Amino acid sequence: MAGRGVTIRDVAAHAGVSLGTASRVLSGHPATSADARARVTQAVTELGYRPNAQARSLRLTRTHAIGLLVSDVRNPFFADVAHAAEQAALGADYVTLLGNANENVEQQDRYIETFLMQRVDGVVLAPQGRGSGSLEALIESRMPVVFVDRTVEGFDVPSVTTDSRPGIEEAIASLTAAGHSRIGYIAGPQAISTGRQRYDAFIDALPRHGIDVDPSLITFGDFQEQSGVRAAQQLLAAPDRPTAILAADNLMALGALAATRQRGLHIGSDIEVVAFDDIEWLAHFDPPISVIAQDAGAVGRCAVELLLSVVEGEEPESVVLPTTFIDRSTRTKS
Amino acid sequence: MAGRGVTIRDVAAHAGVSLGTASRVLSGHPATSADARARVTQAVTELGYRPNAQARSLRLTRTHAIGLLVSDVRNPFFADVAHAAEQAALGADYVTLLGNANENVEQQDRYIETFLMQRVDGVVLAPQGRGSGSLEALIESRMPVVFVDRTVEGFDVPSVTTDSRPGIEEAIASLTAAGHSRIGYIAGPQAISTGRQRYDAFIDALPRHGIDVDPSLITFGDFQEQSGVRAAQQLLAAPDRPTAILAADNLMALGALAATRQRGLHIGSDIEVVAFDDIEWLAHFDPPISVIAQDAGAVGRCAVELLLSVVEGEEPESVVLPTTFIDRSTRTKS
DNA sequence: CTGAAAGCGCTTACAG
DNA sequence: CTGAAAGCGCTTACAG
Repeated sequence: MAGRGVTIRDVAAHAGVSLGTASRVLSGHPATSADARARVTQAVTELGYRPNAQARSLRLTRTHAIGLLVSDVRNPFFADVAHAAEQAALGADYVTLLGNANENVEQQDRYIETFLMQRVDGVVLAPQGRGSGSLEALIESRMPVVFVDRTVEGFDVPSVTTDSRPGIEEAIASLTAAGHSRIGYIAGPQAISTGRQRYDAFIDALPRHGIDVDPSLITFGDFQEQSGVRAAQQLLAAPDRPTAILAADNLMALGALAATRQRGLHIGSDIEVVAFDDIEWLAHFDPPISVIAQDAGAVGRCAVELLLSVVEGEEPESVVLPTTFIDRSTRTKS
Repeated sequence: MAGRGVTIRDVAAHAGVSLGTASRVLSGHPATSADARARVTQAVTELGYRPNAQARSLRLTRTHAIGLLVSDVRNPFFADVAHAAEQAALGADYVTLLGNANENVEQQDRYIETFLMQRVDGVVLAPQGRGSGSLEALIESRMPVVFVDRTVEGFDVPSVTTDSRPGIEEAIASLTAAGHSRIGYIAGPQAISTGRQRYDAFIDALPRHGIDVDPSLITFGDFQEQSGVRAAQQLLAAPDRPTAILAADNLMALGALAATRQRGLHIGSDIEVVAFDDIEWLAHFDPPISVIAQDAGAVGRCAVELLLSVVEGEEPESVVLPTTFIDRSTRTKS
């Protein structure tokens, strides 16, 4: 039997009951007779009936769908977030609409409009910045929203973020303990909250370990790989080049690794590279790459939990998850 | 203004026209007066009206949504596919519902049911195997479906796959030319079409390059990392261990790399590892890892193109994209 | 416990 | 060119 095309009306007719009764047994309403339940249930299987979610949504003004707007699922961090969010949504019987903004404000705006028109029950969003008004429109529409990974100033929206400070602190502590005093930094865009926070954490950590901040050791990228390549090239070309480089996300770290190798330098012996995000691949480099880890899966799960609580009318507190430094350096520990 | 909650009825009232007229100007119907267009357009912006996609879908029995069911977006191959598919869908004004089956037939079935109830216009699916009837139900429902990456026997469904033979052939040619005669293989599950095809291609290629098939050099995994670790351990523990290992997907290759390092062996000098899928990270290993590459982005884009043509009532041919061997070995080429 | 009816927000023949 | 009306497939008070 078709499945599509068969409506609850067909089920009712087949079962010899009214439309309302069919609907009630389908929704598990208590006021149904055993007889009605049996006949409707049988009709459903015989006809291969599948309720039309669109019709139900229209009636209930509840779609049981969430929008998930990330930068780019090809970034392993967001892939983890997306996977966890999708699984959490599935567990709560929600479907997930996926949008990639590609670090691009126009695409972000486009998806916000789309999610609004789709009447999703809420959206989990890694904001690209303010956008051109769509973000405001989203908030003003009273659509439940949770920010993930990043926040945007001026928006009173619950968020799930990560506190980069402990991880960066530990990383600097570890590097200085190992004798590094010239530590290069590839910062993220300062228009993005994580870019700013990590930069600040880096700047703050240095003096605490007896290192003066040297502006020539700080470069700025855009969280994309190519900018990591360029930034690392610049750092490595300096006469007094750093002995360690810390990159503010995994893509720029990847770029830095490429630039390092391209220059004929070897990790571990010639230079140390510390990446952001515990991407599995980094653990299997030879030698393995130390990282500042955040639990991307927890971030995604938590964002959906928060979102669903907002959907239920609650006003959850924002969540800040920790970061930790995972030292994989092969140098003998002091 | 709210945006949600304002209906076309409000717009019509605000513009002083009938509901039908408002709808016509919104849909760009030619039979509208300039006056009506102006007033409705203004009402729309003044009220912040956004059409309700659910209501429109119900009316049009067309949702402008596609379902995308992959194994796991955390697998870089599927992340690429998902990103490309989503962008292609967006370009055609479709939204993408994301499902991760996690190489798990029950979750696949669950999502198939969900997509059916959501009345998506079509689904792009990397099948996990036959499933417990849901796949049949999907096809029988006459829902447009396109398989990606894998196919399932007995289903006459257009697909976008990759031909592993040329890539594997080139890899074996390259390895044998470099003097390797003991080449280990970590095969994928033989219940999955790609697992079978790659296995066959490997078996067929060896004799062509003067190598006898040695069953002790062939191990089977499940396309997941852990199975790659185990398989590689087994291969490497043999008294007469292989000098090169080829893994049938990127996750098992990752596992093999881990096992190799764990055993204290070094890529390039002690052993050669060839991975499937041109994961960016592999290019930045030191030394870089040779791969059999498939264009995952093209796979995703193409799948959506095919799907939309099916939605339009066409009967497109399946597409087979090529694979190529990317030799990154540091040995001096002969 | 059950049926008839209203209504969720749209689109589109049908008259005029 | 425009309005009134039917209907997409459901759910849920409202009577009975």
